[in-house]
Amino acid sequence: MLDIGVTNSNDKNHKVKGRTSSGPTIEDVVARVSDLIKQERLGPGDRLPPERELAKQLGVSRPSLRTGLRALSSMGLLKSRQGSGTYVADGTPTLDSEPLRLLAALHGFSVVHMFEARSILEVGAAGLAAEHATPEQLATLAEEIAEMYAALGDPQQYLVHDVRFHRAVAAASGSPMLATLIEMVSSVLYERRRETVERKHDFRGSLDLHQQVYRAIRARQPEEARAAMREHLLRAQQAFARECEAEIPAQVSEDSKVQNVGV
Amino acid sequence: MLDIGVTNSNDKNHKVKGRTSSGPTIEDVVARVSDLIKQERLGPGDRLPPERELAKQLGVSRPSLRTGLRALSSMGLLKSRQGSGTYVADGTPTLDSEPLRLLAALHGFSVVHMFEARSILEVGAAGLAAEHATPEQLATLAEEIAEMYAALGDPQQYLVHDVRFHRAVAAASGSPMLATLIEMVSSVLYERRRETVERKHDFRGSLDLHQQVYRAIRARQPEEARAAMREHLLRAQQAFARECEAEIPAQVSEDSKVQNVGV
DNA sequence: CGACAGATAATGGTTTAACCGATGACGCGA
DNA sequence: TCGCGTCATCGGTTAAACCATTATCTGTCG
Repeated sequence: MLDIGVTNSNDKNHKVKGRTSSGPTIEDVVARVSDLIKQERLGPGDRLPPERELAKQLGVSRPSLRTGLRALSSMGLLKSRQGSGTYVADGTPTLDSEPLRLLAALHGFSVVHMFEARSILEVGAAGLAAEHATPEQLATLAEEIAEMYAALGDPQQYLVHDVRFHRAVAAASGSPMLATLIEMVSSVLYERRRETVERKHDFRGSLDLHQQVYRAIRARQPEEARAAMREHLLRAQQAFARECEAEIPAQVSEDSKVQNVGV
Repeated sequence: MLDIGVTNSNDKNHKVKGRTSSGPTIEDVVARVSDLIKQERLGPGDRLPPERELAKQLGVSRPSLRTGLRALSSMGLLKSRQGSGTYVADGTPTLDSEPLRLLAALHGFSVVHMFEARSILEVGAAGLAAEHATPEQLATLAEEIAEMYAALGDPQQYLVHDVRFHRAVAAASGSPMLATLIEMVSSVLYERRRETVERKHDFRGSLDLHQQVYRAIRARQPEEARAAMREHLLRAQQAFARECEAEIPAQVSEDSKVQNVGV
């Protein structure tokens, strides 16, 4: 069992919020659990104390504690399993991309902007991958390429391995933070791509460029890897734009985008 | 007042949410409020109905509703003001960077990785800014440069305008999503920089490179802007690394911080 | 008639208490 | 020894109530 350092102030009953800064009680919970993570008293996969106990230790009510934990869960940092417990998220470092998705919807980020951001991130990742990729990571890249060949006739399946290839490039960059960001942006874009992918893509051309990216990474040629990735994403964006245009005539009123000025 | 489309199922008492997935009630709340945003029935600055009323409309209890709203707040998408109401976040599109900060702490992202990610993002932003910056944005950039000159003797103040300059470059890129990502990454890094900035920086050299970035953007020279930004961030990273190395020997007992969790 | 101040209502913030459903371990029996 | 059922544990949800802050209304005074 994990015992939080400070047993809280249950020495007395006085719930005196004096100024234990308990103004925002729930923010308090988030902050203190966060501290536990920052101090490495909690690591990926660790189990938190039961809610009732943790609530006592932190000196807050269970609903307040729950709200705080739920906030952390919605960030993708905790996972709760009823009847079992609450655990720190393990596995690949990932943030829930729903917030970014909502922010995009709220401010009307255009697909072009998302492709721009994705391109910048992934081109950078390709360059780093060419410098840092391990043999295992190279093997993973090769495998996904092979799977893509095998799935040339199955758009949905092809897209699956397409996504995995890009994810593998991100991982091969050796920069987990970069991989996290790419995952978030791609996830937002993916939702929109999935809808249009049924139509015929230029799969062969797409696959060729994937191959070029892979070869450049394997050959430790950062600039070539970046160029190939840039070219690939540029074409993907153009293909997406064509598909949308071909489809948009039905989707008129763009007036809804009035608010997209954002920034 | 905003009336949610589906007045819910209060026709009967049966709390049956049909398949509105009566399972995770709170996820339901998040999903349905998210939908309101996606459907543009809610825009930046809009006020949500009072909690008690919204809870009735959605057919959930107030605590559940609150937990859902709190989750959205912790993402940085809603803002609650006691006595007033709950509002959709307005202003510059921003996500709370605390989640990223925690993820970094949890998986031990190194500062090097963060600088890598930041460099990739900001170099890309500088390139886009050179292509898209508006006259107003150029003016903002020039102002921040001027403020930095004025603050050469005041490290804290200098850093403020340094940050603002980079933020302005991100805004000038014309890609709000890119700006959002940069803000998140920078925010995580900033926390660590603030601590070491007191020591003497090579402000003049830093300022010169900022100038180069600005001039390249104004001259519509994307490649030059990228190169200058890359060089600037590279030096900043090196300077940071030097400071850390020079300082680490002194950082002994961190154990004193264990107990001060009292917040 | 207008401006200020206090009262009042509305709203988010928090807690207590209770019940439900899922999970998993323990022990009993075959 | 293995399998199954029971039961304690744990998260999930709700209801009701109270507190603190804010906004608004109202009445009085200048």
